Amino acid sequence: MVRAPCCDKVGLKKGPWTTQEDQNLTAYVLQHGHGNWRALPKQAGLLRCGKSCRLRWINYLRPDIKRGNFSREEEDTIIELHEKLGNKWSAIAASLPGRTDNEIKNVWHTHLKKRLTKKLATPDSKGHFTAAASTCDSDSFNSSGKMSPQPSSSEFSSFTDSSTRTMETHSTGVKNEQMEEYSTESFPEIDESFWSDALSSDNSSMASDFPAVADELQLQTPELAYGQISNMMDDGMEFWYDVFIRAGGLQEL
DNA sequence: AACCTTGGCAACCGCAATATG
DNA sequence: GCATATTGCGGTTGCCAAGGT
Repeated sequence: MVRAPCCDKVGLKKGPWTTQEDQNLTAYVLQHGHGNWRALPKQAGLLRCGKSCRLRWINYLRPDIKRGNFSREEEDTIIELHEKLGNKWSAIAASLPGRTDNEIKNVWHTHLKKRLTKKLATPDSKGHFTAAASTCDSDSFNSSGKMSPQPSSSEFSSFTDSSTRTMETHSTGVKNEQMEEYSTESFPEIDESFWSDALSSDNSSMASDFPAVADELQLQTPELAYGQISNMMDDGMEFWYDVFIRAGGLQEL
């Protein structure tokens, strides 16, 4: 079966998503759902192919996305499942709520396989090499065919926090210095039910805040207000949203 | 300071699976 | 049952920031 890739259409945009596009897509999906990804871009006023929209939503804009560093437990789960399942990233992601297959794949390639490679290079007290390392034998080579370099021991405990970079691309007005004044321990973690409650229930006080937020921001719909706020939903930004809601509105912006 | 290399991540591409008419 | 459309998945690429020389 042969058909042209959906993104071959002339005039369709590719590359990084802008804040405005994110808002449009978020607002549209929240309001109408995503019955048909193919038709969605046109209806949402986006110059993107449906595939691109779907990917953006699933990997970045979904409210239940859990951002930020992977915990040691999550890493161990990935390693364990990868041993059992191989490169079945979606299956692995199913066991890690809030994590996407793409994210897990990236973490595997950038961190975990190195960790296993190091394990392979480190014999146990009896001089044996660990079995876990066998799972990454073929993966020890990167796409250009070169052996991946051995990481330093500290490399595994500090994953890069992508929030800083992403945050700077969004005009939330929140300064990094301000971010550093808070730690996530100071605020309760926002779990999945928080978002599902906030976005799905008419009775939810969270959801009922969005019209007021939209009004304050002079946005047309509560969904656009959500879109605006969702830009703050990068890793480490969840608590800002919480602050925002607890403060009772937009005074903090 | 300028240039080069590396690492991390978002996004794209192509194929397979599934749904629909 | 077949053709086509759509969705899902995994591999790969390209950009950018950070670190090294």
